[in-house]
Amino acid sequence: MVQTMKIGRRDLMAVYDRLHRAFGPQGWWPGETPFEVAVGAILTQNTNWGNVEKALANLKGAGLLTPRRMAAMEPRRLAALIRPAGFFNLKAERIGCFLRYLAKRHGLRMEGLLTADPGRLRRELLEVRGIGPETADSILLYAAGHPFFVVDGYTRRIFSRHGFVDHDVSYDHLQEFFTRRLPEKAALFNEFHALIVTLGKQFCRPRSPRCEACPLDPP
DNA sequence: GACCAGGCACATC
DNA sequence: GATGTGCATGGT
Repeated sequence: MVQTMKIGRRDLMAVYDRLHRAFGPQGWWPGETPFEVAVGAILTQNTNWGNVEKALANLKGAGLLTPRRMAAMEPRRLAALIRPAGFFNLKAERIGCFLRYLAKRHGLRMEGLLTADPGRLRRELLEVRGIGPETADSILLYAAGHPFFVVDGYTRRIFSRHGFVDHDVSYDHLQEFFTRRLPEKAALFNEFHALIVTLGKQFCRPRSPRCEACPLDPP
């Protein structure tokens, strides 16, 4: 049994409204194509987005940010290009796994992935080595536009510190916490998650016992 | 120099 | 099932 405070739909929408008023529309994901979103989702695993941008710029600058060209690359070359994103050997391997899935299941075309059945696509993505629930849901929501709420470290930290959920709540339970209380709209899930990340970066540091001057606290 | 960042897989108990 | 560890760069 997951311990969650009694917070209803209106309360959670009120949280969203406060964040939206505080930070404005976020316009995520910061990527130009669905493929860039998918690659970025892997590159940003436990990594500062600024470093991911450097890696993506390397790929773009070399004209290599396409499924075919990346699938044809030597893993060593790919790793060198994404080096600024950290964990570069690991991530080169994970991108390779995703590309092999894309080739096998969708003919190496993102159009195929984007038109696949959402539930089945999620199950398949989770079978890809190196794609966990957050990465899968990021691809589903931000590349394909399907209403899957993306849960990340900030989400868990912020909502547990405010007493809405346990600090060690599982990914699936925390995702359910949101999906049970929100209208199933991709645009809302998109903006809410982005706002949570923005809030976390600015107000919810790991070491501080609670958020300082948090926009979610009463004024 | 320590801390942190939009995770995930795997080993061990 | 819970807990610990490796993976790595770059900004603050």
